[in-house]
Amino acid sequence: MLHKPQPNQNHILAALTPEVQKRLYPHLELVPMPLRAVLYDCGQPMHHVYFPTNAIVSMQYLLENGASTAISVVGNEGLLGVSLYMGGGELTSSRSLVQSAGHAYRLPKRKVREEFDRHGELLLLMLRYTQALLTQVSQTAICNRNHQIDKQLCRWLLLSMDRLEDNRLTMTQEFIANMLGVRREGVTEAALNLQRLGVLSYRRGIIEVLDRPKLEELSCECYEVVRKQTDLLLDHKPQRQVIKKPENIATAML
Amino acid sequence: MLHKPQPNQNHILAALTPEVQKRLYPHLELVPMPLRAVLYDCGQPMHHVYFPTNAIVSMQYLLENGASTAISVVGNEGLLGVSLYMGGGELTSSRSLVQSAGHAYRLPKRKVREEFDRHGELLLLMLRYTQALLTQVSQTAICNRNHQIDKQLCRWLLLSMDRLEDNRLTMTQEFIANMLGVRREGVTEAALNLQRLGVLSYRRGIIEVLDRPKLEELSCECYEVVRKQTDLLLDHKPQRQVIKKPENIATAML
DNA sequence: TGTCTTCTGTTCGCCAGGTCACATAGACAT
DNA sequence: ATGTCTATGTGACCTGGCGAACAGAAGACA
Repeated sequence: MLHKPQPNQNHILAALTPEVQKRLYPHLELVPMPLRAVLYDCGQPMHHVYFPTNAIVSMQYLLENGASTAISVVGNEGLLGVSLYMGGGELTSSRSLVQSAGHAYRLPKRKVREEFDRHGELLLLMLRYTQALLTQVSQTAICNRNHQIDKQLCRWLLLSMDRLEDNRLTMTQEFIANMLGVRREGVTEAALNLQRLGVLSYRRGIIEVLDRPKLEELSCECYEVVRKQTDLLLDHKPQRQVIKKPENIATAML
Repeated sequence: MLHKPQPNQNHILAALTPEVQKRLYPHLELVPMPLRAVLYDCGQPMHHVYFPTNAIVSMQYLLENGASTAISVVGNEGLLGVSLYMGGGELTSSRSLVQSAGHAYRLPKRKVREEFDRHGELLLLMLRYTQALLTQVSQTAICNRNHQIDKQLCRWLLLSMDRLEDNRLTMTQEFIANMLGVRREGVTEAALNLQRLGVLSYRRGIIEVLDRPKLEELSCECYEVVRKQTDLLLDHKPQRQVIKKPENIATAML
């Protein structure tokens, strides 16, 4: 990171008109997001909405027996703290965990509510994003039921890649296993296959994607569904109806 | 059904002030919801938001191979057609299928947007419900990953029961299997166990719940989590902060 | 009454992914 | 070099749920 992160790296903030930016930016606070930091934990009060610039955050649900599964991945296309403006009070029932270090800008809940009451651009963007989030969570639900570990690993890697500048991810197999809610050995096996196919190189927590098209091919359909839907919803045009959908945002980001 | 269904049977409509009701009710259209009717299908345009009075609707996601899984259950506590006000355009990526016959009132999208722009009570209620829906879908995702068929069957029956007046459900095992995204035989086996334990009686598509406390006990935690969160969010009080949570809404409904 | 259809019960083999236990191999500090 | 982590690779074994195929039972209907 050579330069200080800018709010505009976050797509939602960037989509605001200069006028609204001028009003909001003075209230944004830049916060570092170190690996494995916990933004919100279950049952804890939330005080800010976070807009990641280059960090990636996972939302996890936990079970009584301690098992956990990630239900969504959030990067610079989105935000965290949905229930602060949806009216769900300030308690969250999920845990938000930094999965790839970076920064985020955050806005205190008071300001978020002011914007909500103003009923302006930011609210529309936030709601649109929430809709995309709902799609991602739904697709994760059906993916969990129907697809095998190796496909899901591909989905996960792709979702993460799309939210990074380079093609290098820093996460151990153990960590991925926790995110997917599967055994670590299962990830090991799937990752080995991907290495044999020349798609990845994996060494002690550092994954390098060598053949992205192949990775997409090996992934389950869920990745594509989520990406297309997200692109469609977050192609921040002035009004509700979006006609064309951009095909290659994901690859263009590399 | 002896009397004509009333809008107030739907909790969201009922929570509106008389003033707003007066404005909206003339535009509500009562529609019958026969078993297995499809309200929206994937990729189809949506024209109304539906407020069920006594019908139960399932939202399903489909896969390329034809498999499907229900990601949520909606009854008189909620509404269908979220993306009409969240700004996702008019296309839905899920299918909404009537799971228990009844009626619903529906509001044309034009009116929904008027209400949205008005930024009034209805919007707040709709957003609050959307938050509850997100919780339900998230919990379903983790449930799909971690819990066994028999527990999930209990969860499903309870979620459905809470949205009905009596303790009798009309659905075949085949149908339930489709909803849960599992084999029919798996449901047969789980249902047999429940019958042996005296929790259910099951005869050709008609399920009678005989011992509800036991059913709750045998269910996975997911039911409780969703119910509590839903009660909390939809306990339609004037403002955002809700302190106490009502414990027995579900059973009181019987 | 008998026939047809739909729903439920049962069985058997198979496999992905779970648990458990342990072996190796980078990374790093002393 | 040596020891100590931590991350990855491997194996043996078990189980829940899948696929397929079929038998019986309850309604529907002529």
